[in-house]
Amino acid sequence: MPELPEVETVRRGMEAAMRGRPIAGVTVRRADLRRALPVDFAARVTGRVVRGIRRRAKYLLLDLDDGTVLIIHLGMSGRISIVPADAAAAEGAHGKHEHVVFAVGNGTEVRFSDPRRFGLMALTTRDEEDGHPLFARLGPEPLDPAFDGAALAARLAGKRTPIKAALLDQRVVAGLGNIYVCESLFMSGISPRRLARTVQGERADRLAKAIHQVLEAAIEAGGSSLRDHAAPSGELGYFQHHFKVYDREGAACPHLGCSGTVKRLVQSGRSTFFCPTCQR
DNA sequence: CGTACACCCTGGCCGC
DNA sequence: TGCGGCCAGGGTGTAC
Repeated sequence: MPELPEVETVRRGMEAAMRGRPIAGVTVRRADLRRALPVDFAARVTGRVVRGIRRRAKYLLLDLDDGTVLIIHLGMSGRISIVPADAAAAEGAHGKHEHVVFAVGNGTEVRFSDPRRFGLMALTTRDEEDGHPLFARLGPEPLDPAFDGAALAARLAGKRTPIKAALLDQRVVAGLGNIYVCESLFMSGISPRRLARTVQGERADRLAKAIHQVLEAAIEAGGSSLRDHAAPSGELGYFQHHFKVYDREGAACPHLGCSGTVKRLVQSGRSTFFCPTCQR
Protein backbone atom coordinates (compact mmCIF):
# COMPACT_ATOMS: atom_id res chain seq x y z
CA MET A 1 0.00 0.00 0.00
CA PRO A 2 2.30 2.70 1.11
CA GLU A 3 4.39 4.66 -1.32
CA LEU A 4 6.44 7.72 -0.54
CA PRO A 5 3.52 10.11 0.17
CA GLU A 6 1.77 7.68 2.49
CA VAL A 7 5.01 6.95 4.34
CA GLU A 8 5.64 10.67 4.67
CA THR A 9 2.16 11.12 6.12
CA VAL A 10 2.79 8.31 8.58
CA ARG A 11 6.11 9.90 9.51
CA ARG A 12 4.45 13.18 10.38
CA GLY A 13 1.75 11.52 12.44
CA MET A 14 4.23 9.35 14.31
CA GLU A 15 6.50 12.26 15.00
CA ALA A 16 3.64 14.25 16.51
CA ALA A 17 2.89 11.34 18.82
CA MET A 18 6.42 10.27 19.74
CA ARG A 19 8.93 13.08 19.42
CA GLY A 20 10.61 13.97 22.70
CA ARG A 21 8.89 11.13 24.51
CA PRO A 22 10.33 7.89 25.85
CA ILE A 23 9.29 4.49 24.59
CA ALA A 24 8.00 3.10 27.85
CA GLY A 25 7.34 -0.40 26.64
CA VAL A 26 7.37 -2.62 23.57
CA THR A 27 5.15 -5.62 22.97
CA VAL A 28 6.16 -7.99 20.20
CA ARG A 29 3.35 -10.38 19.31
CA ARG A 30 4.95 -11.72 16.16
CA ALA A 31 8.63 -11.33 15.40
CA ASP A 32 8.53 -13.14 12.05
CA LEU A 33 7.98 -10.25 9.70
CA ARG A 34 9.75 -10.14 6.34
CA ARG A 35 12.88 -10.43 8.43
CA ALA A 36 12.80 -11.67 11.99
CA LEU A 37 13.04 -8.93 14.58
CA PRO A 38 16.29 -9.03 16.57
CA VAL A 39 15.84 -11.12 19.73
CA ASP A 40 16.83 -8.16 21.90
CA PHE A 41 14.59 -5.75 19.96
CA ALA A 42 12.41 -4.70 22.90
CA ALA A 43 15.34 -4.38 25.27
CA ARG A 44 17.27 -2.14 22.91
CA VAL A 45 14.34 0.19 22.33
CA THR A 46 12.68 0.35 25.72
CA GLY A 47 13.43 3.46 27.75
CA ARG A 48 14.91 5.37 24.81
CA VAL A 49 13.64 8.82 23.95
CA VAL A 50 12.57 9.45 20.36
CA ARG A 51 14.54 12.46 19.16
CA GLY A 52 12.95 12.63 15.71
CA ILE A 53 11.71 10.60 12.80
CA ARG A 54 13.10 10.73 9.29
CA ARG A 55 12.07 9.12 6.02
CA ARG A 56 14.32 7.60 3.38
CA ALA A 57 12.51 6.23 0.33
CA LYS A 58 9.69 4.13 1.87
CA TYR A 59 11.55 3.58 5.12
CA LEU A 60 10.85 5.32 8.43
CA LEU A 61 13.88 6.00 10.65
CA LEU A 62 13.31 6.69 14.33
CA ASP A 63 16.27 8.43 15.94
CA LEU A 64 16.64 7.30 19.53
CA ASP A 65 18.62 9.17 22.17
CA ASP A 66 21.45 6.65 22.42
CA GLY A 67 22.25 6.73 18.70
CA THR A 68 20.12 3.70 17.86
CA VAL A 69 18.08 4.02 14.68
CA LEU A 70 14.86 2.01 14.48
CA ILE A 71 14.03 1.23 10.86
CA ILE A 72 10.44 0.49 9.86
CA HIS A 73 9.15 -0.55 6.44
CA LEU A 74 5.43 -1.03 5.92
CA GLY A 75 5.60 -3.45 3.00
CA MET A 76 2.29 -3.88 1.18
CA SER A 77 -0.17 -4.03 4.04
CA GLY A 78 1.62 -2.43 6.97
CA ARG A 79 -0.25 0.21 8.93
CA ILE A 80 0.51 2.44 11.87
CA SER A 81 -2.17 3.67 14.19
CA ILE A 82 -1.93 6.08 17.06
CA VAL A 83 -4.18 5.15 19.95
CA PRO A 84 -4.62 7.75 22.71
CA ALA A 85 -4.03 6.66 26.30
CA ASP A 86 -7.66 6.50 27.34
CA ALA A 87 -8.70 4.47 24.31
CA ALA A 88 -5.70 2.17 24.71
CA ALA A 89 -6.61 1.57 28.33
CA ALA A 90 -10.27 0.96 27.54
CA GLU A 91 -9.59 -1.57 24.80
CA GLY A 92 -8.99 -5.15 25.73
CA ALA A 93 -8.22 -7.26 22.73
CA HIS A 94 -5.78 -6.30 20.06
CA GLY A 95 -6.25 -6.85 16.35
CA LYS A 96 -5.19 -10.16 14.94
CA HIS A 97 -2.41 -8.58 12.91
CA GLU A 98 -1.06 -6.08 15.41
CA HIS A 99 2.43 -7.49 15.60
CA VAL A 100 4.31 -4.74 17.44
CA VAL A 101 2.97 -2.17 19.89
CA PHE A 102 4.99 0.70 21.33
CA ALA A 103 3.73 2.32 24.50
CA VAL A 104 4.83 5.94 24.55
CA GLY A 105 5.59 7.69 27.85
CA ASN A 106 2.26 9.49 28.06
CA GLY A 107 0.23 6.30 27.61
CA THR A 108 -0.35 6.67 23.90
CA GLU A 109 0.12 3.49 21.89
CA VAL A 110 1.73 3.33 18.48
CA ARG A 111 0.60 0.10 16.86
CA PHE A 112 2.07 -1.62 13.84
CA SER A 113 -0.23 -4.03 12.04
CA ASP A 114 0.60 -5.93 8.90
CA PRO A 115 -1.56 -8.85 7.69
CA ARG A 116 0.80 -9.97 4.94
CA ARG A 117 3.95 -9.44 6.99
CA PHE A 118 5.94 -8.03 4.08
CA GLY A 119 6.95 -5.18 6.37
CA LEU A 120 10.01 -5.17 8.58
CA MET A 121 11.68 -3.56 11.56
CA ALA A 122 15.41 -3.46 12.07
CA LEU A 123 17.92 -1.69 14.27
CA THR A 124 21.06 0.13 13.29
CA THR A 125 22.98 3.16 14.56
CA ARG A 126 23.57 6.65 13.27
CA ASP A 127 27.18 5.69 12.58
CA GLU A 128 26.39 2.57 10.60
CA GLU A 129 23.25 3.77 8.90
CA ASP A 130 24.80 4.97 5.66
CA GLY A 131 26.33 1.62 4.83
CA HIS A 132 23.24 -0.32 5.86
CA PRO A 133 22.29 -2.95 3.27
CA LEU A 134 18.70 -1.70 3.19
CA PHE A 135 19.85 1.74 2.06
CA ALA A 136 23.08 1.08 0.22
CA ARG A 137 21.63 0.82 -3.27
CA LEU A 138 18.74 3.26 -3.10
CA GLY A 139 18.52 5.88 -5.82
CA PRO A 140 17.92 9.59 -5.29
CA GLU A 141 14.99 11.03 -3.36
CA PRO A 142 12.55 12.38 -5.96
CA LEU A 143 11.68 15.41 -3.82
CA ASP A 144 15.32 16.38 -3.33
CA PRO A 145 15.98 19.66 -5.17
CA ALA A 146 18.86 17.94 -6.96
CA PHE A 147 16.43 15.54 -8.60
CA ASP A 148 15.66 17.02 -12.01
CA GLY A 149 15.31 15.88 -15.60
CA ALA A 150 19.05 15.59 -16.09
CA ALA A 151 19.49 13.49 -12.95
CA LEU A 152 16.65 11.22 -14.00
CA ALA A 153 17.92 10.91 -17.57
CA ALA A 154 21.34 9.88 -16.27
CA ARG A 155 19.73 7.11 -14.23
CA LEU A 156 17.74 5.85 -17.20
CA ALA A 157 20.57 5.97 -19.72
CA GLY A 158 21.17 2.66 -21.47
CA LYS A 159 18.28 0.85 -19.76
CA ARG A 160 16.46 -1.52 -22.10
CA THR A 161 13.61 -2.13 -19.73
CA PRO A 162 10.25 -0.34 -20.11
CA ILE A 163 10.10 3.01 -18.32
CA LYS A 164 7.35 1.64 -16.06
CA ALA A 165 9.64 -1.08 -14.71
CA ALA A 166 12.60 1.29 -14.44
CA LEU A 167 10.64 3.72 -12.26
CA LEU A 168 9.58 0.91 -9.93
CA ASP A 169 13.24 0.02 -9.43
CA GLN A 170 14.24 1.73 -6.18
CA ARG A 171 17.84 2.01 -7.42
CA VAL A 172 16.66 4.40 -10.16
CA VAL A 173 14.44 6.60 -7.99
CA ALA A 174 13.63 5.83 -4.36
CA GLY A 175 10.06 5.91 -3.11
CA LEU A 176 7.84 5.46 -6.12
CA GLY A 177 5.44 2.54 -6.28
CA ASN A 178 2.88 1.23 -8.71
CA ILE A 179 0.29 3.98 -8.26
CA TYR A 180 2.51 7.02 -8.50
CA VAL A 181 4.50 5.59 -11.38
CA CYS A 182 1.26 5.19 -13.36
CA GLU A 183 0.14 8.69 -12.41
CA SER A 184 3.48 10.32 -13.23
CA LEU A 185 3.67 8.65 -16.63
CA PHE A 186 0.14 9.79 -17.37
CA MET A 187 0.80 13.36 -16.33
CA SER A 188 3.93 13.53 -18.49
CA GLY A 189 2.30 11.85 -21.50
CA ILE A 190 4.85 9.02 -21.65
CA SER A 191 3.87 5.47 -22.55
CA PRO A 192 4.67 2.93 -19.84
CA ARG A 193 6.01 0.67 -22.61
CA ARG A 194 8.56 3.15 -23.89
CA LEU A 195 12.12 1.95 -23.34
CA ALA A 196 13.70 3.71 -20.38
CA ARG A 197 16.79 4.72 -22.34
CA THR A 198 14.67 6.79 -24.73
CA VAL A 199 13.45 9.02 -21.91
CA GLN A 200 16.03 11.78 -22.23
CA GLY A 201 16.16 15.53 -22.68
CA GLU A 202 12.83 17.32 -22.65
CA ARG A 203 10.93 14.08 -22.04
CA ALA A 204 12.97 13.42 -18.91
CA ASP A 205 12.34 16.99 -17.79
CA ARG A 206 8.61 16.49 -18.13
CA LEU A 207 8.73 13.19 -16.26
CA ALA A 208 10.82 14.51 -13.39
CA LYS A 209 8.48 17.46 -13.04
CA ALA A 210 5.42 15.20 -13.11
CA ILE A 211 6.89 12.92 -10.43
CA HIS A 212 7.49 15.93 -8.25
CA GLN A 213 3.99 17.31 -8.73
CA VAL A 214 2.22 13.99 -8.23
CA LEU A 215 4.09 13.27 -5.00
CA GLU A 216 3.67 16.76 -3.60
CA ALA A 217 -0.06 16.74 -4.30
CA ALA A 218 -0.44 13.39 -2.57
CA ILE A 219 1.56 14.52 0.45
CA GLU A 220 -0.64 17.59 0.63
CA ALA A 221 -3.75 15.40 0.56
CA GLY A 222 -2.22 13.25 3.29
CA GLY A 223 -1.45 16.33 5.35
CA SER A 224 -5.05 17.46 5.25
CA SER A 225 -6.22 13.98 6.19
CA LEU A 226 -3.86 14.22 9.16
CA ARG A 227 -5.35 17.52 10.27
CA ASP A 228 -8.88 16.19 10.37
CA HIS A 229 -7.97 12.71 11.39
CA ALA A 230 -10.13 12.74 14.41
CA ALA A 231 -10.71 9.30 12.98
CA PRO A 232 -11.38 6.98 15.90
CA SER A 233 -8.89 4.39 14.68
CA GLY A 234 -6.05 6.90 14.65
CA GLU A 235 -4.79 5.14 11.60
CA LEU A 236 -2.19 7.02 9.63
CA GLY A 237 -1.37 7.15 5.98
CA TYR A 238 -4.65 6.23 4.38
CA PHE A 239 -6.34 9.15 2.80
CA GLN A 240 -8.88 9.54 0.07
CA HIS A 241 -6.99 10.52 -2.96
CA HIS A 242 -8.28 10.72 -6.46
CA PHE A 243 -6.18 9.00 -9.08
CA LYS A 244 -6.38 9.95 -12.73
CA VAL A 245 -5.66 6.54 -14.21
CA TYR A 246 -4.73 4.11 -11.44
CA ASP A 247 -7.45 1.45 -11.04
CA ARG A 248 -9.65 3.27 -13.56
CA GLU A 249 -9.65 0.79 -16.41
CA GLY A 250 -12.40 1.60 -18.91
CA ALA A 251 -12.89 5.17 -17.72
CA ALA A 252 -12.64 8.06 -20.16
CA CYS A 253 -9.21 9.65 -20.27
CA PRO A 254 -9.37 12.63 -17.92
CA HIS A 255 -7.35 14.82 -20.26
CA LEU A 256 -9.44 17.57 -21.80
CA GLY A 257 -9.85 16.98 -25.49
CA CYS A 258 -8.62 13.38 -25.38
CA SER A 259 -11.22 10.83 -26.44
CA GLY A 260 -9.13 7.87 -25.24
CA THR A 261 -10.00 5.23 -22.68
CA VAL A 262 -7.90 4.12 -19.73
CA LYS A 263 -6.42 0.67 -20.40
CA ARG A 264 -4.86 -1.88 -18.09
CA LEU A 265 -1.88 -4.02 -18.97
CA VAL A 266 0.49 -6.21 -16.98
CA GLN A 267 4.20 -5.36 -16.88
CA SER A 268 6.64 -7.42 -14.84
CA GLY A 269 3.70 -8.94 -13.06
CA ARG A 270 2.10 -5.67 -11.96
CA SER A 271 -0.90 -3.80 -13.32
CA THR A 272 -0.25 -0.69 -15.36
CA PHE A 273 -3.02 1.84 -16.06
CA PHE A 274 -2.58 4.35 -18.87
CA CYS A 275 -4.18 6.14 -21.78
CA PRO A 276 -2.77 4.79 -25.06
CA THR A 277 -4.04 7.86 -26.88
CA CYS A 278 -2.15 10.56 -25.04
CA GLN A 279 0.79 8.60 -23.67
CA ARG A 280 3.43 7.94 -26.33
C1' DC B 1 26.49 -6.81 -15.54
C1' DG B 2 21.20 -6.15 -16.67
C1' DT B 3 16.82 -8.06 -17.04
C1' DA B 4 12.79 -11.39 -15.97
C1' DC B 5 10.30 -13.95 -12.90
C1' DA B 6 8.95 -16.70 -8.79
C1' DC B 7 8.16 -16.10 -4.27
C1' DC B 8 7.25 -14.40 0.51
C1' DC B 9 1.97 -13.92 3.14
C1' DT B 10 -2.96 -12.98 4.13
C1' DG B 11 -7.40 -11.16 2.95
C1' DG B 12 -11.02 -9.39 -0.06
C1' DC B 13 -13.75 -9.85 -3.96
C1' DC B 14 -15.95 -12.13 -7.89
C1' DG B 15 -18.07 -15.84 -10.32
C1' DC B 16 -19.91 -20.33 -9.98
C1' DT C 1 -22.81 -20.42 2.17
C1' DG C 2 -18.75 -22.39 0.26
C1' DC C 3 -14.97 -22.67 -2.73
C1' DG C 4 -11.55 -21.69 -6.23
C1' DG C 5 -9.20 -18.23 -8.71
C1' DC C 6 -7.44 -13.82 -9.01
C1' DC C 7 -6.03 -9.54 -7.28
C1' DA C 8 -3.46 -6.32 -4.03
C1' DG C 9 0.02 0.31 -3.07
C1' DG C 10 6.81 -4.08 -1.94
C1' DG C 11 11.19 -6.14 -2.10
C1' DT C 12 14.48 -9.93 -2.79
C1' DG C 13 16.71 -14.19 -4.45
C1' DT C 14 17.74 -16.75 -8.39
C1' DA C 15 18.19 -17.97 -13.21
C1' DC C 16 19.31 -16.74 -17.50
